[in-house]
Amino acid sequence: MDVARLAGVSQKTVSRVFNDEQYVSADVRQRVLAAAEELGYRLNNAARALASGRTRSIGVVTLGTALYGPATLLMGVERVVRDTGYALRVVNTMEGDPAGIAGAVDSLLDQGVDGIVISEPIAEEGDGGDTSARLDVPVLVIGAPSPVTASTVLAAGGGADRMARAATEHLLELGHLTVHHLAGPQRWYAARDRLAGWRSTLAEHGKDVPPVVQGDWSAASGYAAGRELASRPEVTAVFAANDDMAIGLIRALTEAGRHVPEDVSVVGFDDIPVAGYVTPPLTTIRQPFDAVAQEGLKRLVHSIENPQADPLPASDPPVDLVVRSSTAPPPPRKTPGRDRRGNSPLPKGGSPAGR
Amino acid sequence: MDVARLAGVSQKTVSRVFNDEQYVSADVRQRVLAAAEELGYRLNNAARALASGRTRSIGVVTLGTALYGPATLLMGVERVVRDTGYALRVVNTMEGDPAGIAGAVDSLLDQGVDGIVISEPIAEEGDGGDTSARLDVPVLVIGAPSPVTASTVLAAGGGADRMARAATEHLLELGHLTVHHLAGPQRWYAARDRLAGWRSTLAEHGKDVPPVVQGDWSAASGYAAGRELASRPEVTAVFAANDDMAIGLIRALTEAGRHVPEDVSVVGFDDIPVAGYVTPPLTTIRQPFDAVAQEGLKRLVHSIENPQADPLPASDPPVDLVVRSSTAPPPPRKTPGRDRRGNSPLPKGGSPAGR
DNA sequence: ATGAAAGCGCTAACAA
DNA sequence: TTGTTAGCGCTTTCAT
Repeated sequence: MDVARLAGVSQKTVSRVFNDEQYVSADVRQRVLAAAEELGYRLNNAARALASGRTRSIGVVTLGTALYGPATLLMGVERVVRDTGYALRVVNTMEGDPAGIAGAVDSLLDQGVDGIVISEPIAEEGDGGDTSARLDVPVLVIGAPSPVTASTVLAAGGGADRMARAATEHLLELGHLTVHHLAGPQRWYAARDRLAGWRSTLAEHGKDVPPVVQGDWSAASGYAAGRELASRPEVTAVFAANDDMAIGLIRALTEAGRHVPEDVSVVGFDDIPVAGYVTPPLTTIRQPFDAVAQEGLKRLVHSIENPQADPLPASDPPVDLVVRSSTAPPPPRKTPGRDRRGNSPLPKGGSPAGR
Repeated sequence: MDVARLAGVSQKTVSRVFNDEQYVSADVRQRVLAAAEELGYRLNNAARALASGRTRSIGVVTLGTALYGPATLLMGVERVVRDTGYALRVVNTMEGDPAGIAGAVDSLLDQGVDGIVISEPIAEEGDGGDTSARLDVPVLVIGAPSPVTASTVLAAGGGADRMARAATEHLLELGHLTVHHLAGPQRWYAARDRLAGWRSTLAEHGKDVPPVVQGDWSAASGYAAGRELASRPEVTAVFAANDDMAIGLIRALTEAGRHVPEDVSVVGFDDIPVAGYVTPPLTTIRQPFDAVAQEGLKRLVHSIENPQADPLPASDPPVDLVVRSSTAPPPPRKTPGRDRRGNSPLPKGGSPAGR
């Protein structure tokens, strides 16, 4: 090593300096640093990984979409990863990807990572569960049961059912007889959890559980669902599994002459950045993506660095219902001789509570 | 190497098989593959990188935000990177990050990458230009002039000015006397380009160039700008630098009693997924993120693998104006004795042209 | 078409 | 506090 020669020390000492190990005199450290600076030296990561058996990087498997949830989660993960001193490798799974999550995990393993984050996985075709052979790196699964078998599997980002419950109860408390649900694609565990939370809440309150309408997360699918729901006069409250669908839904309802929230209340999910500014401003459930990413990664890194120790426990994320103007009490029942519109106490869409 | 022993060949032959080199008999290849399978062998990437000097990975520097543009671009990049056989390393720069882009690039270099993509950089504090010492890996800069000095610098995703021109001209053709601009933060080159395109278009058409209103990409900032613009009766057309701001803007105008598009026309930028479903459906410029990512990466990979050859040329992305219902001719000038509302040929907000 | 030897740049395990 | 010796698992170069 040139740096060692220039500084007049051994190679190992250079290594010590760059790894912030103890037992290096300030004097030597100075000389090494100076020599390195002069030579424009930087640690070779490949050699380091080869010799140490650790890559100091974490791999993330995401869906290859720019959906708000997964994208936000990814950013959150990156932010934390860097703070922990790890590097980030990213691989997408696209829906319909033949190799699927297993392939993505495999490619990460090929690249060499010390831990893996699987963000919002979806159930796969040959849904055997055991995706990859038992992994020997810890895995953090965000928002779903584990699709892999690994020595250490951590879960994070649960609580979708509780959030769905909050949305449903909000609508019920407003006086709606029941709540319809515009669900996300059921291959997504996130969609299943929201559906389950909605269904059980309705059941517990002794309400009808109306048939579920399916969307694919897109505003277009919400619009399609809205055209259908608009034709059913008994629909007065809908809980959509994400904000995009909620917006499409509202559009369709509005075009069909059913006003939101006067005739139909709508609750979304996610609190996308524009949720507070669409017309009407959307009541929705805010997801704590950053907190989830942060806590999950803290736990993952702990498991990487303390393979023997028990994994850190997960905590339940808070439920955050953001009430805006897309929800209101149901319209007065149509009874003969009473005007159906214009006399219900509507929240006036004031200044939106955006953030 | 165990695999070599099991297959009864040399280590080098195993290497040949796994690198798809020629001069390996089918027979030997079979045996090696079988042995590898049996042992659950996988190429060690660190060793490979160390020996070959190439990491087969590409680093991406993104802004640490979940903004639609950067997020979509990142997804597009990942998609292409995998196809090209490279792995992806990701680093964020957050606004206000002291190390900034230079720090991010540096960390990527530490990790070892064969090429770097800088996505939508912003101008930095000590804006000297030369961020990092001259890089010896090729760099692809998306959506801005190069903030680095490298042996090979590629640019992609230009044309924002032409897109801004299309937006502005659309409004002018509708009959508006001039067009206001709700700009993005000027540290972003993307925001500067849109502003420049708008300004030059107005100038060329001999129109007034009204004062620019600044936002920060968020719907909240669009809302704030909208409250201000709503009070100025001469404002009949606004070109917003992104869709989120456009939505916030429309919200504010609507609350102030200025109807969109009857009183004020608004054009956005990006075509976010919900753009076709908000009220009114947003006229906007669709950005070809996927195409930009794909072409840019193809060129970057070419430069990585053919260091001597000339870089591949860039092509201009198409301009894609999506006309929906947030734009219309200006309201009739207020002349005495003529009703100001209700007789202009408004496009009825029909089925939104979403996608 | 296959193999042998050397070495990429670092860290591990020990010595001194 | 510092140095020595191996060796991580691959590719390279040169033979065969």
